[in-house]
Amino acid sequence: MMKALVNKKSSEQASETEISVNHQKLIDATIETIAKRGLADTTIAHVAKRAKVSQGYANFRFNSKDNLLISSLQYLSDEYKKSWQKIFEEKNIDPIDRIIRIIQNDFSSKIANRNKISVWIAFYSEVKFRPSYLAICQRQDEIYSQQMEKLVSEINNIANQKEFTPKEISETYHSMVDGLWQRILFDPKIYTNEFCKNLVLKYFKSIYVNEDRFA
Amino acid sequence: MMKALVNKKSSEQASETEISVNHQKLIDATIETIAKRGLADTTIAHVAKRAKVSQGYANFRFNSKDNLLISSLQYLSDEYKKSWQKIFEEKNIDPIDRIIRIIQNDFSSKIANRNKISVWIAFYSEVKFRPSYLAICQRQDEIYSQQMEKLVSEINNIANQKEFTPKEISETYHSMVDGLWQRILFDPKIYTNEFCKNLVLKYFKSIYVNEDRFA
DNA sequence: TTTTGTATTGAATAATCATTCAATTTTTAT
DNA sequence: ATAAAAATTGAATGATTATTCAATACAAAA
Repeated sequence: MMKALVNKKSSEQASETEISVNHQKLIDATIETIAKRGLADTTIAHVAKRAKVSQGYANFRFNSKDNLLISSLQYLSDEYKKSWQKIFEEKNIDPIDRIIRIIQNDFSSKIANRNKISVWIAFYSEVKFRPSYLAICQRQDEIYSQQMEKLVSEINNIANQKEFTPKEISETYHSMVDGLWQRILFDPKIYTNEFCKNLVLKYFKSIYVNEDRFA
Repeated sequence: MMKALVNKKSSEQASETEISVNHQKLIDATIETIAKRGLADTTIAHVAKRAKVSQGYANFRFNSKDNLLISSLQYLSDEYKKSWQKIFEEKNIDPIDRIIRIIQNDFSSKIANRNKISVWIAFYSEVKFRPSYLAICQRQDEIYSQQMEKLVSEINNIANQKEFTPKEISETYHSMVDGLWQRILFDPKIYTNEFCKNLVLKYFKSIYVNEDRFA
């Protein structure tokens, strides 16, 4: 009966396109469902309905619910990674401006909104019991931390800051971001993205006292 | 058949004691089960087995699984609260020493261990969908923040620190602790309790530059 | 058009689980 | 000791859900 099918590309290498359409529709629907109902209450049936495919298909397409969840986490992780990778790769930009852009990104509404955060935390909460979740989260973390430390050491050189090692600054920053994201989820009235961003900027200002771009 | 029953108190106001025994056994078992298997995989049957009562009883005793979970979160919350409340109530102690004790408490092995943290995060992850979880977490937070701000303002007076408001310091501290707890869960090899505690102490040292007790 | 292969459906299956409750054991009062 | 009350059991129930798969719709090839 009624099918809303996407027009096909020519042919030969059959598809990559409309395969991806359903693939992506399901991943999006999964993330949306987790955001709306929580991981505990996310069923294949809910996801399939939201993605407008049959329940059987959703399972068939990803082999298992577990695999669908892993793919969704991977997608979320990649999406976040792209956003900061872009900033780290920008050319001709002062390290302090770069780190400010990183901070802005971490508290942009695209990244730090209650839906995304709730999905992250849902996966975090299972990390201890699902090695595959842990692996995805750790891989992300590692690269981010590495680039962050490099950036901070550039700043340390310029600003002639000796008190803190780049690792320490990177670690505290990262922890603060995670903690603030959690707080955005709990109490978005108080913890607006602006509020959180400014808190972090002030933290940097306390480290680099002579630098007023953090103000 | 075999029962390991606890000797009773005399009588009249029937019990409060042995009622509490089963009550507490079930709450302990719930927390342990969540720590070992994750919230998603915590069933009444698992909890009952661990508490050495029948499955039917576990449900009967708390009326519902949901209620058992809420009671367990409340217990966890109270336990944590007691630990810091004690420090805030200590007499004849210098505010800086007091805050150091608070930090030590937040990274003591009794509080910041992987089991407890995983249970906290499990509940956090559902906060958006369960008003009762949120209420418990928020109440905790509010009192803690309030006392913390008061303590910080005492320190600010002594240390003559103007850059940061007590609220800002309290917020960043709290976020950092939450973030670091998360990291202890992810990678306990790197994020030892010592490591985390020292990171936070260093943060305070950067705020109160002239105070060397934070070193 | 007809045939063939692929994508998709949706109903059936089997497993898991919270909850119920009649039956049993244990405790308390007489 | 006996009866009444309370606590506790564990098997049955019904709801939910991931997964399977035979049937169908669709697209491409002949």
